[in-house]
Amino acid sequence: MLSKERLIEFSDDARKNYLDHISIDCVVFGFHGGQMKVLLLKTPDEEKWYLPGGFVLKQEPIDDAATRILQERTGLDKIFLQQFRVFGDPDRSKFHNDLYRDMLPAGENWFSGRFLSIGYYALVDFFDVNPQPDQFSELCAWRDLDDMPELQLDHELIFKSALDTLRLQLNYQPIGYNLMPKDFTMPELQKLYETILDKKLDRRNFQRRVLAFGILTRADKPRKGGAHKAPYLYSFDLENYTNALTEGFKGGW
Amino acid sequence: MLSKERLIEFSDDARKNYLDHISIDCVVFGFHGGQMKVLLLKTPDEEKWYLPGGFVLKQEPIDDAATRILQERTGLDKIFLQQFRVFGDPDRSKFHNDLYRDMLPAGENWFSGRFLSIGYYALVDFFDVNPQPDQFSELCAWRDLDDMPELQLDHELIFKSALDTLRLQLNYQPIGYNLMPKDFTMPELQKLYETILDKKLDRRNFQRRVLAFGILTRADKPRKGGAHKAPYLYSFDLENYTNALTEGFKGGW
DNA sequence: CCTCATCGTGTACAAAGTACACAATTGTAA
DNA sequence: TTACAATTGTGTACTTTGTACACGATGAGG
Repeated sequence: MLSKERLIEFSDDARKNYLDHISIDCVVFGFHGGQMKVLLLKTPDEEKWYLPGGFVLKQEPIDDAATRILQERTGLDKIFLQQFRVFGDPDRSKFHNDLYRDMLPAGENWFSGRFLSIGYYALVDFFDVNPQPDQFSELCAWRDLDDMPELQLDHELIFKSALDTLRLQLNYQPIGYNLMPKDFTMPELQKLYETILDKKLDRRNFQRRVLAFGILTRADKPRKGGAHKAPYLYSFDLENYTNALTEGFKGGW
Repeated sequence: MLSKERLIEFSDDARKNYLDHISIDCVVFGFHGGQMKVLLLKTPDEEKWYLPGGFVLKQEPIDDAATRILQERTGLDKIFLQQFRVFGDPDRSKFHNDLYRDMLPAGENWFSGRFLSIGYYALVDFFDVNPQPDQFSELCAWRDLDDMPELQLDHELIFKSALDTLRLQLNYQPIGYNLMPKDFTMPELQKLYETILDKKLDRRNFQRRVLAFGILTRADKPRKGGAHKAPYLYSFDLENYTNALTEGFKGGW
């Protein structure tokens, strides 16, 4: 939480640089070794956590803003990041609003009034990330999906909405490019899908179905060293992968 | 186009009542008898057309705002209306911006500066609609999909994006409730799907597939009067329909 | 070299998707 | 009245996709 002096400073700054009453909230899903986490922030004063977010610079495309915000929190670049919905009920408001309501008169407090929030979700490997708190928080950390704390405001809704969208997306878009090491085995990729869907999949059928997408290439040599039969290594065929990203998988009608 | 006096009046009004720098644009698809149209507006001064849009009242949920805007243009209520994306590149701006740029200094002109637009799309029966121009336009009319005029700004992009979303949506959501008369025949419903997809579908397979959704109930009596065999009449089973709307159709993984 | 867990491939069955045949119905024209 | 054209309802054969499971192959450890 900011001191009154820092708040005044921030408000003046924000008024100059940022679009008013617009915020971006990111649901950053982190994966590694069959685990799935979400990146959350916390202030020292409050018990509730909140999603990483930020504001849009006056001359900045909103996708760039989301990328920048993510970069500031995770250090990561070039990751899967997608807008999925706007949250804008009048009774919601950027939580800083409530937090700083009493410190400054509304005219001087940039956080006062109604905020719309544009929801983005991202998929990252949480081993690549060293979470960085922002200027409002003391803590930025990965939280397990089945150990979620209570969230501020409508961040619960935003989070659930992101998860639903992700699971739907899985049906007609490839994922995994920046979530897997360059080379990986089929069981490892399957684990990723199972984690997202929270559901067991058949080993053999998964393999055939994924291969049918045509976005993987198999290496000649299997990975040695495991306690059992060495599985083949695969890597993403980037051309087909990005093609599938824009085209989508399955027809329907 | 507004006169300078009306512009001043509007700007003062807007500043009091609307959220700043946020607009809503609606892609209203109109259907009837195998035709598909889009609702567009035009000013007398400009050759280019634009999508019906509007602004969000300070205490209004954004979905309500979209509903209200649609109601003002079409007179319709309770129709399928869905948010699909935010458009917010800095080089876009509500076209009124350009239109009125020179009439007032930026400080007094509410339209000055960058606008974000929230895209909604709607499906209606254009026979139910008597298009109403807004205060900026002289004309509000249905335009055929294969006779589209050039559109202002990024409205071309918004329109295309809406059409893509609609076609995708068709794979896992029921449609048609407010596009068909209360009772309708299977060929009529098929025509709707073919129009949206711009693609012929097999008569018999369409029937079986749609029936398998379980959202239709067949009436006892067929529709008489046609020049050929009388087809059965169907109507939507509203409970199953709304259920399918929230649940979605097909699994995937 | 035997055991065990795991991996790759194959196969049998079910469900869904596709293509087409045929009979039934209705208004119209001979 | 009757033959005809257009269209609808149902059925069926075929293909593709999805699901469940069996088998042999591989590699590490005892």
